[in-house]
Amino acid sequence: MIQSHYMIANAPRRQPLYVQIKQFLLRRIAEGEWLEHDALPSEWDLADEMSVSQGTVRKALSELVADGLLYRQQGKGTFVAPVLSDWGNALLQSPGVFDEVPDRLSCEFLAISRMNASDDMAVALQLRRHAPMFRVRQLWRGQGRPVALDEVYLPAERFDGMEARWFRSGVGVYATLQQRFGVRVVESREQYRAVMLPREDANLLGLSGAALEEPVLSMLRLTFSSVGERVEWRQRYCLSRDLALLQKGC
Amino acid sequence: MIQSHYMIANAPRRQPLYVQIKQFLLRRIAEGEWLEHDALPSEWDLADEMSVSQGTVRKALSELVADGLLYRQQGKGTFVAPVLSDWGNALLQSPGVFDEVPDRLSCEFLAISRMNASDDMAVALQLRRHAPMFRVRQLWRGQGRPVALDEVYLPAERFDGMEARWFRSGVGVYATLQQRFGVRVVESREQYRAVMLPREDANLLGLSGAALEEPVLSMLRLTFSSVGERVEWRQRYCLSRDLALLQKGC
DNA sequence: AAGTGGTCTAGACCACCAT
DNA sequence: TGGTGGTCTAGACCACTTG
Repeated sequence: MIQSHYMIANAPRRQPLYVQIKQFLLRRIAEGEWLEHDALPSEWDLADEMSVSQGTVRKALSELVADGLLYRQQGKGTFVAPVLSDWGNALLQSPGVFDEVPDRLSCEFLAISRMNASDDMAVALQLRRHAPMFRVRQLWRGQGRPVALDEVYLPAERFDGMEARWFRSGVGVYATLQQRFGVRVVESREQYRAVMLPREDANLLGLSGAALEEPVLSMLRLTFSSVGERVEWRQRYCLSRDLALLQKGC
Repeated sequence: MIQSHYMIANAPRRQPLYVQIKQFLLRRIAEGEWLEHDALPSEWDLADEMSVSQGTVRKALSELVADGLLYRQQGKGTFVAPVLSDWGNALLQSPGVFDEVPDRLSCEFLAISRMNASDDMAVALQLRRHAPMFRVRQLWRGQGRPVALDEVYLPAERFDGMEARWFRSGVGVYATLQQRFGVRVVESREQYRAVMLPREDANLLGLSGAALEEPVLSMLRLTFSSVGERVEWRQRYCLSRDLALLQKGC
């Protein structure tokens, strides 16, 4: 099933076996062969199936675990991880308190529309200038009060057939991309700034009067899929009067 | 040299061999046995020295590489990585442009003073209330213009004997901790907010007049050493009119 | 050619989980 | 008791770097 690195003479450029296995499993996961929390075959079964040793399968699985696509439970098996939430590993906490468990956030879908990519957007997503995009807007609430506003931009041609009703359930954009297009989000780059909000956005976040003078945290996110495709450009505004956005770094 | 997991019967709780090796190497690195960019002994030499197999050494080394303490070059060897800069993996870019190579920042030492830990600080650093602290202030410049201001808080008892002149060279706090105390910084948690600057800090960042009304990005960082000790609480203010702070996430 | 990291195998045993 | 992940070994060979 899998081509060995060592049986091929003078091959121009071969990936290591475990990388081939990783990509093979990635494809099977993306195609929905196993759903969230489903168990994969055991390391030994996969090894037999692909005619490689258990150690090689294990190395491939370990990388997928590190990428957040799988998780393991000793004595039980290896399972497909649930999709990343729209907040990834970030969460909202009280400023200065690092071990606080945050409130659950609810997601309210606002609208979807079509527009053209800005220049920065097109460059970052590796699209042509003014490429057609979907714009999804959603509002996040903690304990009922607005805490963040998202403007999510997705390449319209890549995600052709997108429908507003897919977002009404409030599960978030990443869950929808997984369900409808088999795209798994795994990585992102984020830029942070402090800005004053444009009037119309401020209204959506429930700001008025003196609160309009309040600065908000601006997050700009470029998102990659499990196969390295650039899939999303997201502008998020977070109210940061009472909340701070936590990121774990290294 | 290293105790095997498997030769000990009824041991209450043994770490895997590779974890013991990792900690053993960690200690030798911290003690300065090898300096930055020095080569470690080869995997086979380390394996012989510790009477384990090459694969086991390799696993330990791989984790240290993942932690950022070592780096490898195929065909050459395994080397001690340079200490983390005070910016870690973060960097400043133009807003909306993700593949820009940033300017080098210069670090200007401002002052060191003694004070007592705030409540939040003491909790986060696992110190007693009002524990004595050092406060180091430094200013970062890009192309000569101020871009960020740091207030670094370090436990005074842990870092007894700290001297102002250690910081004058502008190499940063993490390089100084490594050089003077053998402490290697490896991990952090960061909270981001948007705030208006207090007047005095604003002056240090070169803000005046209308610019005082400008919001700045506030980063609050809790830092861990390579042995899991909590070593630093840092408040950083970044001007974010022309620059955004980039973080790679997952 | 010699030395180093990088990959792979076959086989062994341990620790945990379900039954 | 049997299946699963987790660790470890000894030996082999590949790919890259240096002399």
